[in-house]
Amino acid sequence: MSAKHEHIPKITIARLSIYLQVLEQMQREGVEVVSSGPLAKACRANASQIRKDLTYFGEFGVRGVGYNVCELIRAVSRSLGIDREWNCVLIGAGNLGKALIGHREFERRGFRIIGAFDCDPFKIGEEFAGLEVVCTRHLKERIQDKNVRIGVITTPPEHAQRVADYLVGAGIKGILNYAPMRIVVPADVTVEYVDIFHHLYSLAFALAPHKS
Amino acid sequence: MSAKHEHIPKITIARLSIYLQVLEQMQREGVEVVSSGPLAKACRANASQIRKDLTYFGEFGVRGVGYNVCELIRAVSRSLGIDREWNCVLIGAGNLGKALIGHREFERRGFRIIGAFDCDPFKIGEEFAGLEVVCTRHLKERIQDKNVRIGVITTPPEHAQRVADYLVGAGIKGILNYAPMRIVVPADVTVEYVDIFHHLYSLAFALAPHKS
DNA sequence: CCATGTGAAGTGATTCACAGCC
DNA sequence: GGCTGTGAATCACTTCACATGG
Repeated sequence: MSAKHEHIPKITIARLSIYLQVLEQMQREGVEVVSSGPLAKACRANASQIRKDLTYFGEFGVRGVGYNVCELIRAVSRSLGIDREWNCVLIGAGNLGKALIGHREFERRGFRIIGAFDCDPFKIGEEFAGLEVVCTRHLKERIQDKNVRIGVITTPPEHAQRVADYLVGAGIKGILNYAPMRIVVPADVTVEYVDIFHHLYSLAFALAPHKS
Repeated sequence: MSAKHEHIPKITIARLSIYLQVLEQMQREGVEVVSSGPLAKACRANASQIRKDLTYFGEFGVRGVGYNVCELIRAVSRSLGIDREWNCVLIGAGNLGKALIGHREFERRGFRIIGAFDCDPFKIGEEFAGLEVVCTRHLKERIQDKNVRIGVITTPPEHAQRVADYLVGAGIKGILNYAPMRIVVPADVTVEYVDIFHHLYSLAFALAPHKS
């Protein structure tokens, strides 16, 4: 079904996340059908852009009518690959790690954190949201045969590379890196960097007086 | 000093955040001077791109030598507008809000959360990291004369618009919206949306088998 | 001599405009 | 009639290539 193989721009994926957010909001409000115009207005985007983004993955609309909200949510979810469960492990049980483990919304979205690891002896054995923190050394054995595809790094930057090596060694193919540190991984492993300050920086830039 | 007024692309701002992260890492490692080539490699970017991004804001390098790491960090920080303190308020003292209030790193970066608000009577009066949760109704009076420029929304989506209206009414010009909901604000107010799932979606997309 | 800063060339995304279809 | 899906035209960003200057 999805993805004609003509290279989909990263920014299209970013926008799909926005469309999904807005569509879910519309669904909650009881909207059944929406056309690209009003959807674009709600997303503060351009209608043709939405139509083009969607046609990367298929034809989901009805000419003269628009898109069925529920169907489009399902189609976009399938296009993004979030119409299934993804098992994850998290390494680094600090403040951020604990907050993520406790954030049940991830589970609701199909991202199940099934293991928490840390190398700090004071944290090993602690329990958060029903998950015991295990020594990072045991990562590989603990996730064997569990179909874990995603690793989340929430360690300090100086441990990020070592942790990434552990994850790669354990067969992980996708890494979500919250550590403020670029990491090196083999070409078949995807890394997404989360910079929790980026949006604050953008705001500061927008608000700062540059009129020197 | 900063910003020749020739429209700076949003994506340049995003990249500056990355450069800053990598430069700070280099600084921790004791690197004193770096040229655009090695910096680009560390950022997984293109050297001319870095040079062009930087020249939007000034000339920070020395021909034949490169960039002084400390000076460049200062220059980029000034360019982004994060070489100063930004007072913030946070509305929505749920899990996410509490995690942000407790995250002392924000303070270290100059983003000081000086007020926490919620409209849930069960949360009002609670205290996190030395900050008492106050009823949202008192937002305006509480932040008057405090030079608060940024508001952070961490409420459920259904309250986001109302909270945004409160913030705008209180004179806030920048909003960081963690709620999965688009909001409408006057043209002179900047909104940055944080979708905590976006990077997970990107990973899922990268890992999902589209070869149907 | 080496790396920056920068116009020019190239590439890729966005928007337009309309044919196709319900 | 109205809205989607899509080639064509436009616009914006990226990369190249080199003149400039320490």
